[in-house]
Amino acid sequence: MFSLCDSIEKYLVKLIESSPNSAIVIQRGRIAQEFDCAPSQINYVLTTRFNVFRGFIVESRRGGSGYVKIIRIPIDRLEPVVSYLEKAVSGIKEADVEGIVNWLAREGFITNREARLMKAAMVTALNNIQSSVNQQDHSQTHLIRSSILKEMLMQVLRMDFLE
Amino acid sequence: MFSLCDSIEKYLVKLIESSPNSAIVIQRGRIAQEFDCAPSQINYVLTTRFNVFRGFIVESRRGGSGYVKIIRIPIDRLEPVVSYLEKAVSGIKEADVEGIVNWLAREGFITNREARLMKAAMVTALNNIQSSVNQQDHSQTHLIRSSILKEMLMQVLRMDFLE
DNA sequence: CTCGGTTTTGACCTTTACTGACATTATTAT
DNA sequence: ATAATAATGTCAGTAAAGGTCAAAACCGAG
Repeated sequence: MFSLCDSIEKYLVKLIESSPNSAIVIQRGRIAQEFDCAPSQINYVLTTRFNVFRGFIVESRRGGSGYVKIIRIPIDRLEPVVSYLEKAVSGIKEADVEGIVNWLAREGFITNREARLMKAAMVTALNNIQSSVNQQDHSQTHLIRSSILKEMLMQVLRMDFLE
Repeated sequence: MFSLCDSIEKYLVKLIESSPNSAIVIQRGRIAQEFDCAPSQINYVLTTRFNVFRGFIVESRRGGSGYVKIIRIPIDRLEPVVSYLEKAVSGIKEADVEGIVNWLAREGFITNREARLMKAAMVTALNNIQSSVNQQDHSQTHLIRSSILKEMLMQVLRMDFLE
């Protein structure tokens, strides 16, 4: 049958489809009320159904007059990046970073400036930390590097249509 | 969707933009009246939206014929910012990063795309790490964050010469 | 029936916005 | 001088969002 989850997903998809710019702004609380469920249920729907892998981006703000914004990304041209993200990103070594970033630049996903910025964050900056703080623990640096790479790639995904 | 805060910010920004010297003088009370809110609300807007990290300076005077002056800081070189970072290494908070980066974008030192990339590395990515690894030790995250910021800024500086 | 995955909920947390009482400072009239 | 008046500043408290996480409930395949 149809789960609550599915209904909420359908409802939101319909809203997005009938929106001119493929983006909607909702209030978590109000949707939860409409479907008579826990507010956190909405978060569940968002993380399982409206994530990047399914072609959506979610932005939000807390506090008074907070909101949740759902944006649909046209994913066609970005397939390679997405499929790369889907694979485990946790095993990225320093040497890999250069390769990936250069590839992005070659393919025209990012500019040369952007490529240099990305390398500054993932290579130079992390090397500084490495040598000044903990010579030993390379594994943590790997983790941080992967996280940065992943988030930057996601950002590249978004940028293609965000202006 | 739009908070009072946002409206006041927009209003003031518009005023500043249409001012020849990028500075305006207002009266707290009058603005509060116009927006029908508590005067202290204006102070809230000033501290959250018009602080140094966002590229503004606020001066004021109390008493009879008191005023509030908002000045947009012109930056023509990045060196001061970088050298500030050298000193304040571990004191850079997440919100500060966002402020600085937005400021740089506004001033045209970096593009909006570049700003988003930088924030992805310094905010989103590091937050992921923080929550998944060591909830306690924020100090190390601060260190990494400022190292990344510094290296990225230096990169921006260099790029002014290259290409 | 049982096991593994998916949904759903609820308790608790963090962030943001906003207000009001009270404090401080400057000007002006007496 | 002094008191009245007219500004802004501060801070703590409240309200109004959304976020997180673990545990319970559900559900389908074997």
